[in-house]
This record gives sequence, structure tokens and C-alpha cells, in this order.
Amino acid sequence: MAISKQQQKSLATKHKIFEAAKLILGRDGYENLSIKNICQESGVSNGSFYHHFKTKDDLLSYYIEEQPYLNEDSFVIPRSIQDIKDTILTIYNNYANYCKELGPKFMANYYTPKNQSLNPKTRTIRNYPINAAERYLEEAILTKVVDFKDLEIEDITTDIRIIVIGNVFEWSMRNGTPDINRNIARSLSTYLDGLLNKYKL
Amino acid sequence: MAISKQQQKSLATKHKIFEAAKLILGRDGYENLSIKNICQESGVSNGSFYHHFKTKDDLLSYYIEEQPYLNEDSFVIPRSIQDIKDTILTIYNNYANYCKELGPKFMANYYTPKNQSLNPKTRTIRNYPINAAERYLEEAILTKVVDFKDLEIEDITTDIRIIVIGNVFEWSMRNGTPDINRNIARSLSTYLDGLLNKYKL
Amino acid sequence: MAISKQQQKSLATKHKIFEAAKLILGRDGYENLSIKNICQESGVSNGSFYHHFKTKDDLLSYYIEEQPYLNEDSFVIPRSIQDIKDTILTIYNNYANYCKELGPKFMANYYTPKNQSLNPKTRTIRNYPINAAERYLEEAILTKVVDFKDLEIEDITTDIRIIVIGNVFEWSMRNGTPDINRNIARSLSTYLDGLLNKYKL
Amino acid sequence: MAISKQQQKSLATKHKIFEAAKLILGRDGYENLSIKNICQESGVSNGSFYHHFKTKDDLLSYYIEEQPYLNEDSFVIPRSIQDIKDTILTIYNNYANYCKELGPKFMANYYTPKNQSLNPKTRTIRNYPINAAERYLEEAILTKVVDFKDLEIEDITTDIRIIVIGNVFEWSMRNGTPDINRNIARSLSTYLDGLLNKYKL
DNA sequence: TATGAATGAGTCTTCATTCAT
DNA sequence: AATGAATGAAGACTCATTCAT
Repeated sequence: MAISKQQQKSLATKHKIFEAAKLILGRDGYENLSIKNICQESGVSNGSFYHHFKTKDDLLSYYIEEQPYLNEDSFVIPRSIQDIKDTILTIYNNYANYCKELGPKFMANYYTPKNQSLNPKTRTIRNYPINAAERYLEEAILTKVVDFKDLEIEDITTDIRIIVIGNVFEWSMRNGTPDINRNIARSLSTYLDGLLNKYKL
Repeated sequence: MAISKQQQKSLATKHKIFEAAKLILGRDGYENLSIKNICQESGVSNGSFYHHFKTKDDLLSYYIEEQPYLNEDSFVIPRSIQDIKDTILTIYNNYANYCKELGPKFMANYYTPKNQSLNPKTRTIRNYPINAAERYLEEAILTKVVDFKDLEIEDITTDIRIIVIGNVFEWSMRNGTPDINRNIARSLSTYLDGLLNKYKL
Repeated sequence: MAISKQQQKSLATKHKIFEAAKLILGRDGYENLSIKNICQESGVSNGSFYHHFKTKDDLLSYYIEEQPYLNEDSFVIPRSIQDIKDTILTIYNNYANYCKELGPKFMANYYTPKNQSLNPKTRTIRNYPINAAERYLEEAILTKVVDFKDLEIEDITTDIRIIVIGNVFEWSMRNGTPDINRNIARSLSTYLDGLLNKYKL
Repeated sequence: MAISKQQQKSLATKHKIFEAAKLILGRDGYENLSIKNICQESGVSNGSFYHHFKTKDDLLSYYIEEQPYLNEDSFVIPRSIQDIKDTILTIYNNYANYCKELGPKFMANYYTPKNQSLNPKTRTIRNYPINAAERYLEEAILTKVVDFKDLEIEDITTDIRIIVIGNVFEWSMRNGTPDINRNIARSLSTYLDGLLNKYKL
């Protein structure tokens, strides 16, 4: 059944708000992202905003949803250390592309500790790249490519997330000048070399 | 010549203000760090605050300058890969301690991509940990412990900085719950394993 | 189509704010005209003030626009020097009344050399009293009552404007104590005597 | 007896403050003329300022003192209407020169109704040009050149002051472009024609 | 004479949010 | 679904002035 005209209009409004917020975040920075500005930019009324989003934070958390989802079914079954490296690098290469799409200014403003929608303790569970990576590592243990022994999987995923965030941080701070794909690839690759050479079977 | 009583009092006031700010940042978070609160907590008048600090940001950048300087003369001459790892880990263990001293909330506010005092392209030349690390790596090349060949030193220092920033970011975002010394040690160590095993002589 | 209840309420609020400002200006002087006072006096919330006016200056320039327009069709055809004097004095008597309506404190704030909306070189073309006066003088030339010869019309209008501005300045600086109608009448009348006796035909 | 070294220093400081205030007034406008700015600009301490001037208004009122004093002894004894015109025009031509010396920006910022040091009700009695003009008119009555009958001298001086202020206002608003000497001469001259022709004996 | 530390009331303005229409 | 009027707490910061040294 097709959605009604009202539903269509509602979605359109929501989208307008969303796009306006993205524009402002990238252009004027986080501290200038106010409801008023969003409404002006999107041509939507104040009241309408609150009809669609419970709060300002509510809006921000929606950006994560846009994250490109990589179909995990296409991942090869992990048979070697190289498979693991390749797959994880692919996941984050994809993520780097997503960052570039949003732009360094956007990311600079989004990646603020003030933005509590980022806090892993409080954020909604969604399909983040790190989840795909974690599942793949677990699969690699099952296929007996590696054995991390005493090392917790959570420690590894934390390291990966740290390296990626650090890369995004550096890239956005330097206003997009370093090649984020290349930098993520290099730092992550070196890290994974250190990790996998130690725990390979 | 000793400082006058007035100067002494002035310094005391300045100190009181900073301590109050640090306390509030750690106890109530950045969003509750207001001039009013700082003044109440420190028992200093509003006007006095602005007598000592030009702006609120001025206050925040004030003590960050005091980064602990590790005397490089005490570093051993690099004779093995292990020396390199140990020294760099020591440098950043020291840095982790410093972060903990200031507290996660404080760092959270400081580590923003928007804080251009962090930008290696624009920041004042100063003795940052990364400079010590860089000098040590260069020394290790001279003592023929490693040869990075095609890999630029700058790429390596970028990676290290990225990993450290990522750690600080994660740590401060999670409000200091993960052990930052341990996390930095682990992620950096793994990265250095990958790096040094590949380029050792 | 009638305006909605909401619009009606909005206008009422805007009016209340302006009236309060006018009252305070007249009662307590410019230096006590603060947003806080305006809101208290008008019984309107702070936020509401800024909903209606962009800034404090915005408020001040708001009603000044409403300068009373004197219907020029009612002016008699200039047949004598006395007609010219009478008409110009009427125009500015009307203007003096308008000044009194807004009050000396209000005008004091408005009549500042820095207020570029007064600058004849830059201000929007509008129906100012001086335009009516100029047109009337030109008509008097056509009806052969006067001939200003070498004297430019612009010099005359400048003089008139100067005298009127000087009067308003003096009046508002002295807090409305001198009778502005009387003073404008006297100074302008004397000036016009000097002018018209010299150039009459 | 020569002034002591201390007195000399004191005068120098006072002068520095005075010049700094003049500079700021002309450059940044009245609303940016704060004690702090004055002290910074003059290199004088806050406390020192208050040692030399009772209040901010106190400082401002001193500018009038600088007004060039025209030696009234040099005025010719008024024997004709022309003498009166010439003398008063001379007085204000001198004043116009003084205005040009301070510059239009300075005057624009000084002639603000907010500047209460201008208020005739509160300002200290000093030797203003208008006083010289008034004395000369009184002398002309005694020498039987004119008889103002019902017209109060105060009304005349008010008119003159109004015309002059209006001229300064116009001149500074238009940023010094009209020739203030010429404009004052013309408007005042025309006014005096009207006045003196009516009341001459 | 000169210094500058201290005061604290006061400034304008922004903000996320609520609610009647 | 949409509007925009209203709220009022909170924000950072400026100011003229006082006073101990």
C-alpha cells in the first residue's frame, strides 16, 4: 500500500530539516546549529520541527542512520590473515568515503565530545562499521585463522575505533587536506600487521 | 627580587580561578562550566575573572601550556626495536598521566577538531610529545636500528598522533572509564609492532 | 481578509513593547533604557522582545518611520513671500508636534550624527518635510514670487535642515524644556526673513 | 616660580590621557570610549586616571576648555549692523576652524545626546563662543545700533547656538564633505540679516 | 604620583522548548 | 501537519569606580 499524501509531506519536511542541519553543521559549525537556524534554513516552522523531532539531540542521532551499510554477505569467508586485513580495510575505506561525502567541516563539528549522541555508553545500538568488523573477527576465530587468547575482542575493536576516530579527527582538523583513505589504510594496516602477526595460527 | 604582595595575591587569585574551573569541569561537565559558576566556586568576583583572563577560552588554554616536559637526555641510545617501543610508550604513558591529571571532562573540551591549537600545521612550535618521539625515531635511523625506506617520518608521526588523539577522544567521551594508560599502551604497542617488524634492520 | 487572532495578539505585543520603550525613554532617559526594563514595563517576556525585534536598535528605528505626512495638495499656491514663510513654518510646526509626540529623550537618541538614516546623501528617499519645503520653494520660483539667482536651492534646504536639526538637538538635549514649536518658528522665521527679503521679486 | 618636576609629570600624564581619549573618540566612537581603552591607549594605569579625573564625564568636559579663545578686546566697537554681523561671523568662523581641527569623526562622536557633558543644564560655565557673541550684542544695544525690544537676548543666542550646532551636526554626519566655514557663514549670515534688519535703529 | 587588583551590577542576546491556534 | 507567539533561564562579557599598596 502506498503511503498517503500526508505521510509523504511529513517525510519531505523531515528531510528538509535534516538537510538543513547538515548544511549548517558543515558551514557554520556545531555551536551555530540552533533550532532557529535550522528552521530558517529549511523554511520550516519552529513548531513543525518539534512535531518531527523530540529534541535537538534526537535530530543529531539520526545522522548515524545514514551511514552506508556494507552488505556483510559479500564478505569472503576468512581463510587467511590477508582476508581479515582486506575486509577490515574495505569496511573503513567505505567509511572514509562516507566522511568525505559529509565533508571535513561537518565531521569537525560532529565529532565533538559535546555531541553526546556519539557516546558509546548512551547511543542507540545501530549498525556501525565496528560491528561488522567485530563479527568478521569472530568469524575468523571460528575458521581458525587467528586465536587472540588472552586478548579480549572488545580491546581490539576499541583500538580500531580509536585509530579511525583519530584519523577522522586529524583529517577534519586539517580541513580535509590529508588523504583520509590513505591515512586510515596505512595506520590501520600497520596496526593489524602488529596484531595479526602476533596472534595468527 | 621577590615579587610584591600584590603580585602574590594576583597569582593566588588566578590559581583559585583555574582550580575552580578544573573542579567544575570534572564534577559537572563542560556544559555547566560558566563564568558565574567559576566565580562562585572560586570565591572570586566576576570582574576579577575578566581581569585575569581575557575570555573563557583564554582560561582553558592557560594550563594546557604546562604540558610536562620529559627530559630527552634520559632516553637511552636506541640500540634495538625494543628500545624504540619502550621509549615511545614511556613518552605517551607520561602523557596519559597528564591527561588524567587534567581529567576527562577537561580534555573532552580541549580535544575538539575545532581547537586549532592542536593543528600541527598552525600550532606554535613547542615541545610536544610527538616531537620527542620524532627525534628519537630519527636517532634510531642514524644508529641503524631501522630504515623506513619509502615511508616518510611524517607519516609515522601522523599515525602515532592519530592513535593518541583517538585514545584521548575515546577516553574523554566515555568519561574516563577506560584505562587510558593501558589503552594507549596496547594500541600504540600493536601499531609499533606492525611498523618496526617491517622496517627493522 | 481580516487578520487572525494570533496576528492581532502579535501586533498588540509589539505595540506594548514600543510604548514601554517610549515611556522609559521619556521618564528615565536613554541610559536606563534596557531590554530588561522594557520587558518589565511592558509585561512582555525577554524572549518575546527578541521575537518581535531583531535588536534594541531595531526597536528604535521602528516607529521613527511613521513620520506624519502633510498633504501638499492643501498648500496654497505661493503668491507672496508671506505664503512661503507661512507654508514652511506650517510644515515644521507639524514636525515639531511630531517630535513632541515621540518625546525629547527619544529624539535625543535618534538625532545623532552617527545615525546615517539622517544623512541626506545616503538615506532612503522618503517624504521628509524638507522635500515638501523644497518643492514649495521651486513652485514659488515658477510663480515668480522669488528668484534666488546665484543661490542654489540645495543651499537653502541645507540651511533649513540645519536650523531644524539644531533645534531638535537643543530641545532634546535640554530635555524638552524649551518650547520647540516656538523656537523653530522664531529661528526659521528670522532666517526666512533674511533670505526672502533679499531675493524677493 | 617654575612648576616642580612632580607637577610637570602630572601634567604630562593628564595630557596623555586627554590625547588618548580624543584619538579613541575620533577613531572608535563614543560607545567605545571606556576608561579601560583610554588607559590602554595612553599607557596610563587605571588608578592614575582616577587620580587626575574625577569621573569619565569630568574628562569629557575638558574638551571644551581647549576651545580657542578669541580675545574680545580686539573686537571693534559696534557702530553698525555690519559690525555686528562681521564680528559674530568671525567668532564662528574661528569655531569652524576648531571643529575642523578635531575632525568630523570626533565631532560626530562628541555631539551625542548621550554625552552629558554637553548638557547646558549641567555643564560647567566656561567661555564659549556664544558668550562672546552675547556680550557683543549687549554692547551693540548700549551703543544704540540695535534695540531688540520685546525679543530676549537669550532667544537670539539660542538661535545662534542652534544654527551652529545644526551646522556641526550636518557637517560631521556628512563626514566633513560640506565646507563648514562656508555653510556656517551663509546660514548665520542670512539669519542675522533677518534679525538685524528688523531691529536696527 | 602611580599602580593594578578587585568589585558586582548591568549589558545585550541566544537558546531549546511549550502551546494555543 | 503546521504555524509562530511566548517563555525565561542562562550565556559571556563590559563597565565605571574603589582601594590597598
